[in-house]
Amino acid sequence: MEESITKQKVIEAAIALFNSKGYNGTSVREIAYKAKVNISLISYYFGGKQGLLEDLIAAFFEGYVAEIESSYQRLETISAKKCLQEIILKLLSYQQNHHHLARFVHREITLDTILVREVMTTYLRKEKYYFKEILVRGSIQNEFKKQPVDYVIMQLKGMLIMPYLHPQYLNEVYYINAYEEYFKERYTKLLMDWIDFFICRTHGIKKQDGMPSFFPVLSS
Amino acid sequence: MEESITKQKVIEAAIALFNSKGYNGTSVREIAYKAKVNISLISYYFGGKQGLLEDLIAAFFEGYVAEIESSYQRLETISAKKCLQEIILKLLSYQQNHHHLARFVHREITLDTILVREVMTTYLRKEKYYFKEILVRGSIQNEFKKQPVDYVIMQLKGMLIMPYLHPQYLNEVYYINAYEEYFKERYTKLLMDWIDFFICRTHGIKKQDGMPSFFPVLSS
Amino acid sequence: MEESITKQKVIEAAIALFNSKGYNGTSVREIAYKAKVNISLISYYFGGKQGLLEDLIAAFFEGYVAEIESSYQRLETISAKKCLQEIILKLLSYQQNHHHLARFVHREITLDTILVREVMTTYLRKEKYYFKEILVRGSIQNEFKKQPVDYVIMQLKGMLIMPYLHPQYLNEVYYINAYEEYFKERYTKLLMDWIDFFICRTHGIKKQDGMPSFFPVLSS
Amino acid sequence: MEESITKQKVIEAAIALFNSKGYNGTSVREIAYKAKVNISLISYYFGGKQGLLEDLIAAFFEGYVAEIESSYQRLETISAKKCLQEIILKLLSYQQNHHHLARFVHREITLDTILVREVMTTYLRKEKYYFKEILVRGSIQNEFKKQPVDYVIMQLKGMLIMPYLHPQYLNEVYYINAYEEYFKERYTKLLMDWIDFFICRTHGIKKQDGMPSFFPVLSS
DNA sequence: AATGAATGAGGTTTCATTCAT
DNA sequence: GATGAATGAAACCTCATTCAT
Repeated sequence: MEESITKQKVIEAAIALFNSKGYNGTSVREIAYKAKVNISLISYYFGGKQGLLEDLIAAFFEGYVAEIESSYQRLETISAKKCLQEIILKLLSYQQNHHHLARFVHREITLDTILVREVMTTYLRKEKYYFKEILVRGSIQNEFKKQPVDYVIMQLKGMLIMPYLHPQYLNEVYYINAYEEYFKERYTKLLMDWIDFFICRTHGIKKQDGMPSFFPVLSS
Repeated sequence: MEESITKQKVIEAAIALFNSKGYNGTSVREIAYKAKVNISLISYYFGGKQGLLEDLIAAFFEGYVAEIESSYQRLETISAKKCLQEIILKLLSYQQNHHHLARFVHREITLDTILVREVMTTYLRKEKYYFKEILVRGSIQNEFKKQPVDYVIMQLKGMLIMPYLHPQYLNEVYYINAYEEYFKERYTKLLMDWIDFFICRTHGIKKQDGMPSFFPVLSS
Repeated sequence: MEESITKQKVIEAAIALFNSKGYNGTSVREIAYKAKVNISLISYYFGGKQGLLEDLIAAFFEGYVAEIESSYQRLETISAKKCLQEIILKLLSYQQNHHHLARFVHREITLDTILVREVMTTYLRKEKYYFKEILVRGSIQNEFKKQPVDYVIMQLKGMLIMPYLHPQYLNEVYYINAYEEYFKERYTKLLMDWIDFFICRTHGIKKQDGMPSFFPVLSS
Repeated sequence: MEESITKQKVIEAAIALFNSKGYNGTSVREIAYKAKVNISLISYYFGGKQGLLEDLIAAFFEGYVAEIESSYQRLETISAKKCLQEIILKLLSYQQNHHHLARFVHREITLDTILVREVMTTYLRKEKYYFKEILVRGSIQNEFKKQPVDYVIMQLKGMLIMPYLHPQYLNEVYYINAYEEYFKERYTKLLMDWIDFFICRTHGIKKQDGMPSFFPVLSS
């Protein structure tokens, strides 16, 4: 995807504009203008606006799933909990590093499109599969509580997406910048605690460990 | 908003189309065609496509906030927990009853628009205010754990929005129909348990109550 | 086809331009400019440039076949020769009256297109059928010589089309204006003689009738 | 014209595409793609698309007129009829051998273009001149009937062009393949008979020669 | 209140050509 | 001689809106 400089300029401009105005709200003219590039090149390089969209979405999910897989492969050698923690960390970082792309992709995934359906079956079913395998493994090994796996994954997914789909909401209403390192740390902790409390069997111990590990004081 | 039949037909067609194709992906021609109404009337009644959008979003949030307020007013007479539970129930029902509108609005709220900013300051800040008051009240009255209120609300918001913004994801990947009564019941329970576990101080008791109230068995 | 004035203006402009520059050599902008009409109307009325093309071609052949059929229906009451003569007269007049349209249609029919194939099967097969019926009838009734019908029709078709497809050639090389009444008369005679000499059995008589009826003198 | 291989490949691809889609319906991109050649080369070799067109048309008519001239030069030594027969044979063969080019050229000649006008005055006037000389010579020598020469040539031209301009019509409606050797033979015979019947004074004899030379039986 | 013809701006894409390599 | 990235013009079409009726 990082072939020519011009192509890269188009991609960056497109991500920025799609991020803030949406795919349908952005014209190729704007993209070309922002990228300081001839309009024709968008069709020339990507086979049209739709092709550009598909490239971006595919690129996002390729990287996204790759993060999961890189940890999943170690499931044999590490504990299920450790594996899950690692994946969550990686996915938060991945989205943090591609937050413009992430917001736009998560939003676009919300439409009823052929493309969206393909993404569902190509990437998101795969993601669910990996999560499920890890949870079941943890369950068998008595690491995790026995719970309806699908609902747990669904909840986790919601938490993973939320800050990168609604950054403006966070910013405008909670004065939280979802792209700051500080936020990521704190949010990561939230999810780690979620694992301890909701997923693991041994969370009770941790809790009696004096203080709950997160949100110890009333803030803001 | 329920003035003439024609106007109502336009509104319904617009919601359906905005829901599946997004605001920018829908043309007034399509709306008029679906509503079996003359195109000009959209400009005539709503002052253009943008006006129609604003009407719909405003209507959604008026109703949304009204649900919150109707329970919030009873905060003096009922416990904070009860109040919170009520609001969650009402908001889930409200979105269930207006799920087409809900999905579209939640998606649109994701863009960087003047309109979105106005919605943030007009409705969502208000929503946050009510939630905060309830949580603080519960905290003072020792019903609730001491926690960073904003993060709690943020998490709650994510859970409230999720199924109504991503119904197709749920359907395609988890084979869950977010609009079925059965789902709502189960999801409500999840949130009720979330209150017990995460918000309330007394959740421990409940847990020792033999069985955890939700997710008792490993399902597919 | 003669609905609104505006539509009619577009049709006339299109015929004139398609006639001289060909379909692909004409832009909708030119048509709109020539018709003094907003460009959008071409899509609005005809569903695009292709739709306009189809309308024109269909209109031409509807009228064309109608001329044939109006005479063919009288085949029971008149002789085959008379019927054939009538049809030729009508078709020459029809093309004369729509010569701009005719040239363009005959040229376009020359391309390898789905549309062209449809025209072949819809109209031209029908035309051939009528001609064949007439020729066979004349043959049975001993009016016409026994000849391979298809080749005869093919030859007739060539003669019918020629002057309306190549008017500029006639004009530039032979200084003949194919659209003048004088030309039509003379050309009609040529075809009438062709019937007498090639089609009918009794042509011999006519020829010995002193002078050959056509081409009596050496002209330039 | 047969300089480099690349150039030749372009020419062949162009002829094939112009033949089926017309000049204006074909893009240089398609030509280059079909010829498996870099797009730029079309401008490089032919000075643009228009230059390619002119090359092709000129090449066709150079060869076309050359065929006529090669026989015309023998007019002193052979009879007018023989000369005419020879030319017709050669022209049918020439078009048969270049039928893709022929169809496209005959079609393009139908437009109102500067190029077309030049072709008219450069080649087609010359063609007419030769035909006329032959016919007049035959007339003076009492071989041919006295007839309006121009109309005779016009008719002959129509017959020469017809099968190579409308092959698809012949194919689709008459199930005749204009490019088969069988068709050419039969069509040649038709034209030879046309010479006997229409042009020559002695045709009567031939006819009483027992059988009419062509189309002796009623076929399908 | 409702219609539908008409508009002008702007959408995406394709075109033939050029230019540096 | 050959390449392919890049260009600007122009292609067709769709858009939301207006206006006379």
